[in-house]
Parts: sequence; structure tokens; C-alpha cells
Amino acid sequence: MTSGTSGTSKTERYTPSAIEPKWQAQWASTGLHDTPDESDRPNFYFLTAFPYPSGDVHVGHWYAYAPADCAARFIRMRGRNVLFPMGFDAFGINAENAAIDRNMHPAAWTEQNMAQMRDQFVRMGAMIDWRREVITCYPEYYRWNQWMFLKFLEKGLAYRATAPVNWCPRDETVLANEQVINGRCERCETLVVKKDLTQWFYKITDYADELLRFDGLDWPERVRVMQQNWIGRSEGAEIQFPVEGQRDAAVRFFTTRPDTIYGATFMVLAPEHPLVATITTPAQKVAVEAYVANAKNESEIDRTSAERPKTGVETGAFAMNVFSGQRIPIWIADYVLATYGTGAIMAVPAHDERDFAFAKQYGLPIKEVISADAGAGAPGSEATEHGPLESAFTGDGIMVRSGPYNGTRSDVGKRTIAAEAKKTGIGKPSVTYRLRDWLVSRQRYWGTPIPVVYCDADGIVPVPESQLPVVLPRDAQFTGRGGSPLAKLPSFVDTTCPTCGKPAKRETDTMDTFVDSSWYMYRYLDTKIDTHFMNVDVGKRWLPVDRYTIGIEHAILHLLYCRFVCKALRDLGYLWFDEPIRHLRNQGTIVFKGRKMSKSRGNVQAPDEYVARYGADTVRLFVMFMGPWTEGNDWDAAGIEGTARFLHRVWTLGLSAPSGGGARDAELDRAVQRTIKKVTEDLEGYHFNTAVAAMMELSTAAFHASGPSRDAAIDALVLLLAPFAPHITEELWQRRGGQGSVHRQTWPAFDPAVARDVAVTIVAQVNGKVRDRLELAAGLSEDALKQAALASPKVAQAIAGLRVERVIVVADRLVNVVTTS
RNA sequence: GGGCGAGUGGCGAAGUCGGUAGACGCGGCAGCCCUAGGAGCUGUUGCUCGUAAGAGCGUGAGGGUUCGAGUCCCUCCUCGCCCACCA
Repeated sequence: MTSGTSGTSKTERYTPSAIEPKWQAQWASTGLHDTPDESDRPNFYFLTAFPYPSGDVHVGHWYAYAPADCAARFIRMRGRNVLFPMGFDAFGINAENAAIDRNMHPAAWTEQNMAQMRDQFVRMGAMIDWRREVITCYPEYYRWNQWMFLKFLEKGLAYRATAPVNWCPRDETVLANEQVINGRCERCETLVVKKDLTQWFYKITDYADELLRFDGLDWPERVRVMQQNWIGRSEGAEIQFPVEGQRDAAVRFFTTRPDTIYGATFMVLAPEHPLVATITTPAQKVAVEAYVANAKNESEIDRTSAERPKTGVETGAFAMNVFSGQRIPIWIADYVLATYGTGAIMAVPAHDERDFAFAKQYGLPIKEVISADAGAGAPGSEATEHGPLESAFTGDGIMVRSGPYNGTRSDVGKRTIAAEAKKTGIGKPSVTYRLRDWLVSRQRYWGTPIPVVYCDADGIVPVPESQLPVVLPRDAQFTGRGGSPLAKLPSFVDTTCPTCGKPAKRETDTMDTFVDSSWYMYRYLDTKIDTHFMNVDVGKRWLPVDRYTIGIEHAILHLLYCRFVCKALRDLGYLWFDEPIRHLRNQGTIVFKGRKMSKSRGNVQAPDEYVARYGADTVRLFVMFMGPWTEGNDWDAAGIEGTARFLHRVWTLGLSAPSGGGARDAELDRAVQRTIKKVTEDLEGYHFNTAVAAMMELSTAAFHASGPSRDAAIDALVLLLAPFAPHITEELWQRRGGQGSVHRQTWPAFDPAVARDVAVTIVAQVNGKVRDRLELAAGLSEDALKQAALASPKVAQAIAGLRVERVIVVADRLVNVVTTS
């Protein structure tokens, strides 16, 4: 650093480009950001989501990481040994597609991007402990994906099955349900189609009930609700009705309304239901096959659209509603989904909107069996007939036209009917979830190879642990067309069976990248250990994660998978806690001109020009000052001058000569205390924007003051600002004679005694309208306040000629004189 | 259609155990300073009327509760997110 001043009285200019790289280099060389696993301070694990190495640290990253870094620094200054690691979620289809576009190897593309982003993180001034960097595309990491897969397989938590799955025709791979957004591929927004394929699944549904519980977790309500909706637990019964004339055939269905079973006047199967082929009568065969073929060709979006008219075809077969004794027709219709429940329903048109619409469409009978009228269906009486229903009644009520159950309340009837079904052996109470098992296999190259071998003699053979990792070969061809590049690589595919030693074929699918990120928080603790996925001794010092910050867009996908993997590893005996993350907060999404930023739209905004012009500290401060962090915002750099000016002022203050004595300024002393309180509380609550505003106010107050109180205010400001703007505060701390790094200092304490106001503004109202403002001493009695208000000429004028009915006094705040008209 | 959240100046936003609406910042206006910088400083800036003092009106719309409502209750509108033919 050159000494910029040359004898003149002019203050040296604030030049971020000079001080920021200097401190970044110094922090790196002194290991300021290296966190020991053990120290004299309590450990605190502050995790923030690692990025995809997509190329550039853009404004979305700044919006996520600058505030997270600030919050982590704050906790460190409050006396904790804070672990704040970073890494890269380095596998994934993006790298593969980008590599195809540029004729580059995905590994090279990824390495290049990681190098660039690492550098940008350093220039942001983030307190990252780079010794602990986790990179998921390295064999040292992904071998543990494979190890976990084998453990899951052993336990029955991983399995291979043929199922109708989501297929993205553009990316040429299957997708998990969680990766299909409005019927489109999460990555490329192509319409997803259903295909029957044999794939690998993780049994997340085993944990559905436990995943619904958030006991003891400090998670946003919003995320909990989203996960609960996604899991979609429904209680009801599974019951079967026999198919007429077919000895062993029965249609098994799930219903949440067993109480309406007497109103089931027809049944509906999904077009893909296995019974369709066997029960369809010869007369209906052609129509049914045409309908099934048509359903197969429809997009998922069309099929699941609630708006379009219901369609369906009779199978010609009939079932027996064993409760009502009625013979009811069996239809097929695409509004019944093969993947939910049993893929078949009993249709109760009087009490279900969809069944109602379908019955209207095809003239099927509608039988009311629930009455909203509490007096209806008294035992022995039949419901009175009334005109045709205009819509389904889906509420609870009293069972009518339901044989022995007439007069029963629906909530009771639900249980009674389910119990009766169980007694007669045709059903049982049952719970169904919307959540499907996690489809983890992908037909892509850039991912973790699934460690199994297919042998003609031994079938599916897991690769023995001792042979891990199954290394992803480098020499694959990327065409982007026609299946996984691994499948075309004989050197990879052809192997020998670990059991019998005869020639066998390797699995060529790779794992979903969400598998990689589902456990990365354990790997940061020791990235080198090669005997286990985690260093347990170190883990005991840090886990579970104390705090996690991540974008709200991950509320379901990643955050649900993390919880599942944690619970599965716990049940395998590898983890000792039930939940991986104690405290979660989500930043909102940053958009540009109202639209989400994405590479495919080409509207990704990079703040580099602002970093170059104003410095990282200004950009950090600006993204925090923009608005409430949890709400997100529209990116508009127009206001960045404001935060730049603020730092210029802080700089000027920081370099100004000490007062050398004089009287204290009680008001400024109070302002300092109030600011400490405000910034502390705001950082605890992630209110970065108002914390910055408070510091701006203090800087203005200090600017106009003098004497020792001003010196103290500047000292406090440097400390309070340190987590927000680490470079300028480090420089000022040093120049003002501070010892060590400002980032190793203790957060200033708040003294309520000093903060207390001595004078307050009392608002004098008449009938709720402000008529005067009185500057009075704090703590006056109610009577004194009342007298002071009544003595105000403005108040007197307002109440002239009126009778004072009463006077309301709020201590230190207001007096309201209420008059009669 | 269901659930959750939100509507406040020209703009980003503060304020929600009911008690001074618009903190802080951008932008605007007026001025100061300096041989001039992409610098700094001061004042002003919700709307309407008024030269002014001042008055009236103002937090999506409409009702309600209250001495007092941006804040609580009811009805409605708009936007965002999540789920959505899930039986």
C-alpha cells in the first residue's frame, strides 16, 4: 500500500481496487479463514448451499453468498468457531450439454469454471475455508455415493423396478418426479413424457411419515408446508369389488371417503391398469384399445390438466358394489392416474367433483348418500328425494341411503366402513402418499456410475466395496444423441462378474446429481478421509448443521433428499441424529426485469463490472441493502451509488484525526448503543437491509459530531460493518491502530442504560388527529403528559367549544384528547 | 380449483404485542464548493389547495371493531410462489 497522502490536508481517497486484493492475499497467507476442528470457542457449522460450477459467479450467487458470509462472520465475532465451507456440485447435465456445445470434455469445462468461480469467491471476500473444498465429480467423493448405494441396496432401500417414469426427450434421460415442473424438464423445460422403463429407485417412501414431522427444527413454515404437500399423506381405505363373471378378478381401489361407498355407482381404471386387458369384453375391445393407445400418446401436461373435459370408455365389464349390492359398470378414463393409489377408483359422483363431471358426461347414475342436513337419515327413514344435483357435495355430513349405516356421521362412517371391509376380508384402513420413490438413475455420462454388474448367471451383482470406486472413464464420446455415452464404451461395459468371474456387463446409468448433494455436508468435515464417507470423530464436533441457507427453490428437491439420506444413514448405523439441519433460512429469488435468470434465456446478470468500479465491499453491501433477503428482488444496480457513498463516508470518518479530548456527546453515545442493538438484532433475524440503514444513520450522526463520542462511534462502526464489508473495515481497523484482524475482534456489546432516551417526542392528538408534537423529558407521569398536552395552544384551538370526554395517555408516546361532538 | 405470502411515494423499501406512516437509499429540485471528480457538502422532495402560515387527503377496493387501524376482523380485487383430475 502506498501512502497516498503527500503532505496535504486532503484525505486519501477510498480506492477499493488497491485495498481489496491486498487483504485477500493477506487473509489467504495468514489462514484467517481456516477453521480448526477444535478451539477454545464453541463450534458452529454454518452451511450455505454449494453452487453448480456453471461458469460465473452472477448476481444470484452474490445475493445468496454475500449475506450468508456476513451472517457467518457475525456469528464468529460473537465468539463461535465458525465453519463456513464451500465446494462445487460438479456433476450434472449442464456440464455435459455445455461440453457437447463447445466440443470440450465435461471435466475440462467443469475445472475451468471452478477455477474462475473460486477466484470470484475470493474477490467477494468470503471467509471460506478452502482447505475443505468438496468437489463432487472427483472419485474421492463419488466413491461414497457408490458405497451408500451398496449399503442401501443391502438394506432394500435401493431397488430396480420397471415403472412408468418421466422421460425428457431432449436430455434423453429419466427424471425424478421432483425434477418435473409443470410437466416440463426442470433443466431444459422440454415437455416430459411417460415411459415404462427399468430404473433404480431409492425408497424415500419408507420415510414418508417421518419426513412429515419437523419436531424441534427451526425451519420456515413455508418450507415445511411445501414438503408436507409434496409428501401428500391421505388416510382412507383400500377395498376391492369383485369383477362379475371372473372368478379371481377384483378391482382394488383406494378411497379417502369410505363413508360414501353406497354411492359408488361405477368404477374407473387408469388406462394403464393391468386388469384392463383381461376384463374388457369383446364388444368393447376396439374402443378400449383405441382409448389406451391415445392416452399413451398424450403429454403428461394434457393428461393431468383439470380443465379439459373428462373422457373415458366402458370396458363392458361389471363389478359388484358389495356394500350397496349394486352391479356397477367398470370404465377406463385418463383422469385416473396409474401412479397414484391402486390406479383404480370407486366413483361416487354425488360426492366427488371429478366423478360428478364424468357421470354427467356419460349419463351415469348419481346417488346421494351423504346429507348435509343434520336431521336427515334418522334410523329407519329414507332420505327424501329431491331434484337432480347441480354439483357434488364433497363435505362431511350424515350417511343416508346407506343401509345399516343411515344416520351415521361421515367421520365415524369412514372408520366403520373401513373396519367392516377388513372384517369381511375385502379391504382394510390404508394410507396413501403422493410421494413416489426417488428415481436415481440417469442415462447420462457426467455423473456417478451406479456400481452394479449384470451377469447372465448371477443376475444383478453389486460391485464389491473393495472394488470401489467404479471410476467414470474419461474417453467417452459426447454426441448428445442416442443414450448414455458409457453404453458405447466396451472398455467400461465389459467386465467380469464379481461372483462367478464370467464375462458380465456393467450398469451404464449414472446417479442423479441430487444424490451427490444429499450428503455433502458430512464430507466438508474431512475431505481426505478414504476409509469412510465421513470422519466420525470430526463429525461429532460439528454435526448436525447449525445453520443452513439456501434458495427457496430447493424447498422440496434437495432439502427433502438430505433429510431422507440422513435418516437412512442413521438407520444403517452411520449417523447419530435424526435431522441433518437444525436451522434453515431461505433467501428469495433474484430476477431480472421480472423474469427468472437462466442461461437458456440469456439474461444472467454478472456484477463484475460493479465489483471493478466500486469494489466488492460496495457490491456486498448493495445486495444486502436492496430489500428483505427472504423476499428476493428484481436486479437493478441503479441504487448502488448510495452504498458506494456510504463507504466513502466511512472511509473519511475512519481516517479522520482523533479528537484528542473534549466533552462527550450524550446523544451520539445513545445513537451508538441503539445502532449496536439494531444491527445485532437485525443480523440475528437476517434483516440485512435495515442493519445497513442503521449504520448509514450512525455514520451521518458521527460525521456531524466531534469529540471523543465521535471517535467511539467510528470505532463501533468499523466493528459493526466488518461482517458486511470485510476489506474496508480491515484496512481502517489497521490504520486506526487496531491489533490483529478486525475479523477476530469481539462483537460490540449493547448497554441498555446508555441507550435509554432522555427526551421523547410526545404526539398530542385530538380525536385521533395529530395536532401538536411536544419535546418532553422521558418517563413523565400520565398526569404530567395530560397537562402538557392540554396546555398546547394547538390542542386548545382544536378543542375550543368542545367538551373533553376523556384523555388517553400512552407513556412516552402520545396523548389523545377525546371530545364529544 | 386448493394452500401460503404480498399489495405502502416517481423507484428499492421501513414501520405489523394497534399509538408520529414513508426510516435508510435511489431519483428529482434548489444551492454551495473546488482550475473539475464518474468527488464532496447543505437544503428540499407523499398528494391536493395556498405566496405563506396552514388546511384537507393519503398504506389495492369496500365494510367493521376502536379514543386511535398500514397493523385486528369480514367481503372482494390484483400479483408472486407451491400444489393441482392425487380419488
